[in-house]
Amino acid sequence: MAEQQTEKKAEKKQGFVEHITPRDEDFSQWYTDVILQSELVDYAPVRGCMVIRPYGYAIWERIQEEMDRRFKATGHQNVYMPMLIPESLLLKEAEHVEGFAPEVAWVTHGGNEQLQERLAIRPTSETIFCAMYSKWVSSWRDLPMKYNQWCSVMRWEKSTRPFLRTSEFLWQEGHTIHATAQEAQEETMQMLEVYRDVAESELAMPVLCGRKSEKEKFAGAQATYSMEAMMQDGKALQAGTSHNFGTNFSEAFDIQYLSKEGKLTYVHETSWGTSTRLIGAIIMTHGDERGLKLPPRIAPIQVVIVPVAAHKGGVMEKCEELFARLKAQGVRVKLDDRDTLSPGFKFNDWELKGVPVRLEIGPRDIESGQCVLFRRDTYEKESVALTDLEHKLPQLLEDIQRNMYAIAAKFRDERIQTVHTLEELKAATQAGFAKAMWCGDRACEDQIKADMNVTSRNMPFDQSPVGDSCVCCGKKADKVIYFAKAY
RNA sequence: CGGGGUGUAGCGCAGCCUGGUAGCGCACGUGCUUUGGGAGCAUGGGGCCGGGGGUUCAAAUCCCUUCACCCCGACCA
Repeated sequence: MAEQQTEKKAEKKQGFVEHITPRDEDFSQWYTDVILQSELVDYAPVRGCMVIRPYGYAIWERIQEEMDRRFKATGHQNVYMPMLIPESLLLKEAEHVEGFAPEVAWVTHGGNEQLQERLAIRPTSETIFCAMYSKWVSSWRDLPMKYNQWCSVMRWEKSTRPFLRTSEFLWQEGHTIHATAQEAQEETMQMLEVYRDVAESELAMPVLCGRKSEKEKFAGAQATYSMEAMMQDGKALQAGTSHNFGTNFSEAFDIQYLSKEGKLTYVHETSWGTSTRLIGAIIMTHGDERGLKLPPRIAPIQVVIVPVAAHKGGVMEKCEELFARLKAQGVRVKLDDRDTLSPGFKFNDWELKGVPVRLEIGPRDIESGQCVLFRRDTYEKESVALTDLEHKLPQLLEDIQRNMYAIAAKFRDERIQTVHTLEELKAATQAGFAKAMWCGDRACEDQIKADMNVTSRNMPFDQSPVGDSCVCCGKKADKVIYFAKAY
């Protein structure tokens, strides 16, 4: 049996150059193989940058649709800010500058002339939003202002991985200002909840939401909240963040309004962001030996129709008919009518690209009024009467979506261990997350980072204690916190 | 920023040690036969050997230099 498999593998390699490194052998190489071969991205002729190819971009567009719909539903509007930020503006909030300075790219020349003042290519747009808000706000009647922008930002990273960390990346950044601290806090929580909802119900990716430690919070924030997902190698990926700035920025940028009582008052500000990193998260949450595995709700193609013996009478006609029927029903469907490829090749190709359902149909099926449905998540095949398709397919897609979430949740839950000592913490974070008590002292986080390259992820909202002493120093502790190796 | 590796056809590589003017597989074009898990045969097109400099009668090959990218570690969506 083992011998047969080896032979088969060798055959495959010979017959078809491309192959994927086994996921459990080398996760990192597997990831690179999958994203390149499934044509999501390619390396660009610019250091640290990636080209997002049509199939990858289509996934991003699906994420955008789901996010944007929810932003609008919660009363936000989209805007666009310039990509260049004057140096003087960037320098206004001290902590913020300190955090971002090492990775800012600068424009120093316009044509042949040196600029009077350097311009930063935005690493994030807090400062420019603040500059505009200070212009636009004068009365309590102007508040809140809840804006979002879809754009790219640039951070001069030293080492990069497509989707996970690139010099330029696409994201969305929401920036809002409010009259009261309470409103700002509600906004911060609401947007984290939007992110959680997209991650869990659309991406089928379970996340842990909570508050970041002082050490890990955003540069310039009063409080940062995040959602953290577990990848299949047990490492954590920060999949989205939501920040409450309090009045840190409004004081630095002088964003004030006249209150009902006629008093000059600083606004309370929030910001929140998610990026194309989410695509990396989908790949590393669901992918398997055959490549990508996309949840139906986010898949650009939900069903691919593969004709068998396409040259034979009636086959293509039937395929086109089914294509039209499914499309009319609102299914994202593709008909693979490429004429030089065998069905077997197409099967592998679409599995690599993670399409949730494959519909096979050939002369034999047509004769019996059936087709074969193959589901990407379980590899199961099922014969379905053509008259039942409209009824069966939506159910099947829903079922796949649910199953993918359940599998990811089970995987994650089995790899979260409650720990009480540093030894246990170290062992737990070899394969997953550690849930521990923490005294709140920065020194403990630093020590854990130094000793085992593990960082605190966040403090969950459910703070039911799992002990009473700090996992590191042993002193009295009242904070529940997750630790993990992180991307 | 440290350590390692790679640049030769669209992709994956061989050739380099021992210099003699470039080859294999896949992909691509055409024709015929095929089509229920990566099709077969025939035929055809495609390469300033990453850039610059040097040694030599002669450089993909030897020497110097430069650039780019990838992987692993320290900093970050």
